[in-house]
Amino acid sequence: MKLGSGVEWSVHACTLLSVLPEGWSLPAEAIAEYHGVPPAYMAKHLQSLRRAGLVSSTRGAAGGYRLRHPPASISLWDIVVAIEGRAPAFRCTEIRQNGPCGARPDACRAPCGVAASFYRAEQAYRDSLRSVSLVDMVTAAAEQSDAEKRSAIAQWLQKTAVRSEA
Amino acid sequence: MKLGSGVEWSVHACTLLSVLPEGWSLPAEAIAEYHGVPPAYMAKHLQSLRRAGLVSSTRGAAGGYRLRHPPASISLWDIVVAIEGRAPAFRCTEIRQNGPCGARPDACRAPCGVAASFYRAEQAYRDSLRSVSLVDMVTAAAEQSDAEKRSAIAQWLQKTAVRSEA
DNA sequence: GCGGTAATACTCGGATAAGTCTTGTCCGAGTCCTTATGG
DNA sequence: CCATAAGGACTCGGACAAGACTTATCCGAGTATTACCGC
Repeated sequence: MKLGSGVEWSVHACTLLSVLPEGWSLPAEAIAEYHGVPPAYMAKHLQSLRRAGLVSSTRGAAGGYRLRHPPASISLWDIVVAIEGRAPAFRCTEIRQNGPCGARPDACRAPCGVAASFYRAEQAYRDSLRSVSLVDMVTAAAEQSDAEKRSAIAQWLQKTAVRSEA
Repeated sequence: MKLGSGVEWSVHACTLLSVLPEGWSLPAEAIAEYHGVPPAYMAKHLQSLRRAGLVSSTRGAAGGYRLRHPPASISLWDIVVAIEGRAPAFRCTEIRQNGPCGARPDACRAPCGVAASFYRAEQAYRDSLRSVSLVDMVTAAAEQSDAEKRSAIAQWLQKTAVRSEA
């Protein structure tokens, strides 16, 4: 039961992109520098986000990344799926069919009780993450920061962000 | 987001031990053979269960494993903790303190919005698994099997189980 | 025949390798901006 | 002075290693059984 660090980085990155004005982008290196993480590895995860359709990118000078949809329509679960994939954490290997008392395959249409219980738990996990959007992340971050820090962020953005076409 | 195969094996193993009569034990090799899994690796996970206090073991001839508590008092979450540990799947590295606009450490007493959301989701996951006990696993398996298979299991147990002192 | 003892067989237990996935890095492909040049 | 085109600089994009963790295995520690020997 472990989540890769890319999930944490990606959520923070998307939160930062959420406060970016329309028509502006942020290069991968700038995003990495803002969070103090390795630029190349951050870029790798941004590509995963792009393949999943969460962010959009522009190449060349004055290129960068920006959100592809409104922050309110992107949930934390969307980001987890983009980075980690849709495969469930619990993988049933159907060991009930093994061994001397193994069940016949045709008797295993329905998932076994063990798998069903874990799938239910993961469903609760998914539902919880699906109910949280990037807007919630932005408001939570705003509530935990003072005016000084907010203006520092605004200044850094104005200095770093670049204009990019959609 | 991935769970080791040891969790699945351990839950099935504990379910099998749940139907074992009082005063009897099952050797690790027998448990592995019943589920068709590598014996040495199954034994490794059984040791984790023993260290967690879920099962009790007897060495030497006629030795083996047995549950240490009633099946109704052992939840799936107990088994997950025994195998995978208590560490949360989402590990916050406090990247909000990094970079040019990093927050000061004394302003980070409370977890950030990202971590808090993931912790809530994992709480839902835990609660779901905590509400399922080994008794539920036994009844679910019983409902999905016919009389023929149940008697086959009973026969195999009588042939394989051994008497062990507590 | 019976009790004691030593050998034995069987089991757990922790220490030890191989495989796979996450983590981390690099260089090439592509695009826009700049600048020089000619009309 | 303006249009154009070539060059350059900057960014994304996917291919390429290093490290960590899961998976898998083996042999030593420990205990009940069992056979043997003496009484």
